[in-house]
Amino acid sequence: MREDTRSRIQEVALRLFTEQGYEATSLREIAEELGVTKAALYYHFKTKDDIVASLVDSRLAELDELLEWFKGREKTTETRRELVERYADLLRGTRHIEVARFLERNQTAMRDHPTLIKIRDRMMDLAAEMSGPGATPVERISRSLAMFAVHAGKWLLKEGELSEDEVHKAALEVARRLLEI
Amino acid sequence: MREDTRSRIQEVALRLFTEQGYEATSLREIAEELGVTKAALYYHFKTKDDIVASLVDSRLAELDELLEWFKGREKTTETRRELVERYADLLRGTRHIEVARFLERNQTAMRDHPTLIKIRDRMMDLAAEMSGPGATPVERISRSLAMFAVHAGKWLLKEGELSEDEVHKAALEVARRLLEI
DNA sequence: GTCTATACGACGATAGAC
DNA sequence: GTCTATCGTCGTATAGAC
Repeated sequence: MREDTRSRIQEVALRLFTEQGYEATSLREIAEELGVTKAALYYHFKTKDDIVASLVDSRLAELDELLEWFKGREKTTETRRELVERYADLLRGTRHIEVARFLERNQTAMRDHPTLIKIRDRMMDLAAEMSGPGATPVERISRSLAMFAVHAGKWLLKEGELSEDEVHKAALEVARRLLEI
Repeated sequence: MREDTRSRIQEVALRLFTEQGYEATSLREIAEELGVTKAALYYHFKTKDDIVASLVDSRLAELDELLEWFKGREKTTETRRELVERYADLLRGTRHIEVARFLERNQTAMRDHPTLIKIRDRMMDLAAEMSGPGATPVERISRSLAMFAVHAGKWLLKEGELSEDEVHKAALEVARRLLEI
């Protein structure tokens, strides 16, 4: 019994960090919800940041994989579109949508977190890789914005206005057009 | 002498909040840089949040004005473009660029701040006002993204790659094309 | 190996003296 | 208008019970 305390901490922490923000969520809050003390958390994780690290590591691995795949391909409108579609699929993966949402909402609080910095670097690398050295500023911004459109759909529109599937399809369509500029 | 302590607090606080983040900046840090104690800050401002409120109030007023102007106009590609251009000009205003940058970087920390909530509402209202009830999801997302493109240029591109003016012009061009979808 | 009890310095905030 | 002193809570750390 209670051998899965570690994963229960991850689950509760991710939910509270996303709902209330990382800094606004205290370890006491997490511990109380689980019926243990703060100190128990420190047995399973070195620091508060370490709980985050355990959550975001898999997302970094996926981005590494995506970047590696794209580097080996020709850069055409077609492959750029495929990249954005793969990225969108990644965001819709079973567990990682919650992690992505947490990262979106806690960029500032996490700005010195090593894994977060790496994730941000991979995103920049992907954007840079889409445009060679000869690309115009308009092309660079359009292509970067195309990747971003997949994220943006979620919080640019009022809630309940459209279904999640409608937003997803429409955001991909906007991204596709941005890549054709 | 030192009758302008209030504005000096605002100046130092805005800089540190933007550079290090709101929660990562302590009142002790601000006070020490000014050569006073924490308690002195509490004479000029009720709370830490109150320092922020004094900074962002003028930006809310400008957004209110912009929304009011747009409401009274016909909704065409031409007026939507003019809206985005006015918004971009607003961002380039002498003092408000620093405040806009602070707000960009501290969304999560400020999520319960009354003025911040109002600013976010005005942005949503502007996005909604650009598309009537008959607009398609693709049109809605494109137009929202057009406003966002003006912000995005700054942190989508690697630093030093392009001048601030080049980024500004290219972002506006991308926005213009998004409005023509 | 899993957790509790207890304590540390720094934080935002307040009360009251000068 | 600015100070000292103090409050409760925070993240963090360790000693030791089971």
